[in-house]
Amino acid sequence: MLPPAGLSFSNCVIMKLKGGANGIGYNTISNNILFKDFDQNILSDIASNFVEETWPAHTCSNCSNLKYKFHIIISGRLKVFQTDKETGREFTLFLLIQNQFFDVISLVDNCNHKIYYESLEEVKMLSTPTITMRKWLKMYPRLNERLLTYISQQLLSVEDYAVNHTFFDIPARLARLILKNLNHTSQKLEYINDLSNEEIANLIGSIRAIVNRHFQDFKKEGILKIGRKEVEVINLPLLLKKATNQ
Amino acid sequence: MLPPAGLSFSNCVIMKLKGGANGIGYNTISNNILFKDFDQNILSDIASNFVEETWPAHTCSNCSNLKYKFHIIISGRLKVFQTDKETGREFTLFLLIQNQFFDVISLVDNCNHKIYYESLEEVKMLSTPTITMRKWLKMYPRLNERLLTYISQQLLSVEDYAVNHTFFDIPARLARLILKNLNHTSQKLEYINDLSNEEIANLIGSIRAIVNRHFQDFKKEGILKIGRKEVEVINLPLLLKKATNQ
DNA sequence: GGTTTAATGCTACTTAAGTAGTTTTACCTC
DNA sequence: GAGGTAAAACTACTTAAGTAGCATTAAACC
Repeated sequence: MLPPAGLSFSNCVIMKLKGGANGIGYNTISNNILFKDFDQNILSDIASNFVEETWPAHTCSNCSNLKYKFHIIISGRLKVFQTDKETGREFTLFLLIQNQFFDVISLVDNCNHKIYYESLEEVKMLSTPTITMRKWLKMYPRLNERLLTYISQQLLSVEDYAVNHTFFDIPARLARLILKNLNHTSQKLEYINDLSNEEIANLIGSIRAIVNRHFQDFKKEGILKIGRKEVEVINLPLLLKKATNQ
Repeated sequence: MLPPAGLSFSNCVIMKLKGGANGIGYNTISNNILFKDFDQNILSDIASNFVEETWPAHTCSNCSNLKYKFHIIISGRLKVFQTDKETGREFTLFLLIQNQFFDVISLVDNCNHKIYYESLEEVKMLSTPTITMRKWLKMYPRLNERLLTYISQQLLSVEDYAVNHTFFDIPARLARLILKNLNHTSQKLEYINDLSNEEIANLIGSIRAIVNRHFQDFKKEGILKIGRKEVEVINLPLLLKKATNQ
């Protein structure tokens, strides 16, 4: 949801980090895939250049507010999405969670990434200026290597979106989304279990009404048990069949 | 087109490069964005580790044949695509040309990229083992930086596909493809001007019959002049309007 | 120049996504 | 427990993508 419907970016709280090797900043940095196994004093220096930000639930922002900063998520889910101004439809590209970061593209010179952000609940994150991050990329070359790994996974993920939207109908895309987020022990969804039909639709590039229609079909066919904001898989083989257009 | 329809990979010719600072290998390497401004003796050493490959027109291959090699295109167009086994439909992700390279993803550890390749005409390229390329990435850290730039552009391009396929109908996607490849001086298409309706369809995630239907519409509306494997824009403002679903 | 092949053009039909609404249900708050 | 709200469920309708098949045209090749 874009402003004015959502809360505006100005509601965010930005705080200086407390120093020392046990603060939340140092812990987040030292556990992050980017900075893992850096020397302790380098980590302290890096951590001291980050500040902590808190976005209340449903805070919206976009690239023009954020392109001069680099962020690492501490907690909460951040929706990264595109919108179609004509129809107001949204398409969710990523749901970022703990230890993930954004925006990698804007770290790269001459790459302009037009994109929107919304916190699904309260989101805490660390941020540092893009120029600082770029300086570190020069100082510590292995950072490039790790960014490369991260961005490669993003590329594969987006490629998967493009392919799914080209080859598969909505029931198949819905089935694939469920399978991708299924905890095979509990038979329930992870990360996306509490999302509304609307947000599910955004994840597969459709709309609420259509997602609901197919949820009802899946229910009638005995594939899913559906509660309010809760999905459970009853018949996995049938769901797998749906995932490939029968 | 996948084998057996196309020619198989085994028809390719692989040749050792002639040494010296003026061979096609050295020239290609030294002009490539990856190795630009490397020392001349390093460039010679790097070039000596590449071999030249020639793929006849319509040679097909896939990731399992190629994942242990890294390639740089010298000439010709290489289609990079996904297929749906059920329907036989194709979706073209990239048309690689001179100085572009593949596959960046498979350079990254633990990333498996399932993808197909087909040469649209005779394609000449340089290739070197993936492990050699990985060794250079360790030796020359700036290579990571340049790969990061390249892969970021690929990410933006694929993101654009996903968004287009979600928000826009076929006429709009067709219009956007034309606009993206339009030479504004000649009013004609570049790179894709000689493609069949079938290949155009693969580029926008549709099928031949539908592309042709909308080409006919565009013709009737005075937007395009269409010859056999040739497209010319007559009414640019109307085409721009089409590109956003009117 | 005649034959083969591939690309394009066209028609009728089917199917599913999307649109626009209303109704029902569950949840939250007072 | 009543009232308000937001999500989910349902219905009828419209539109466009895709399917299937055939006709026509242009290019390629003996």
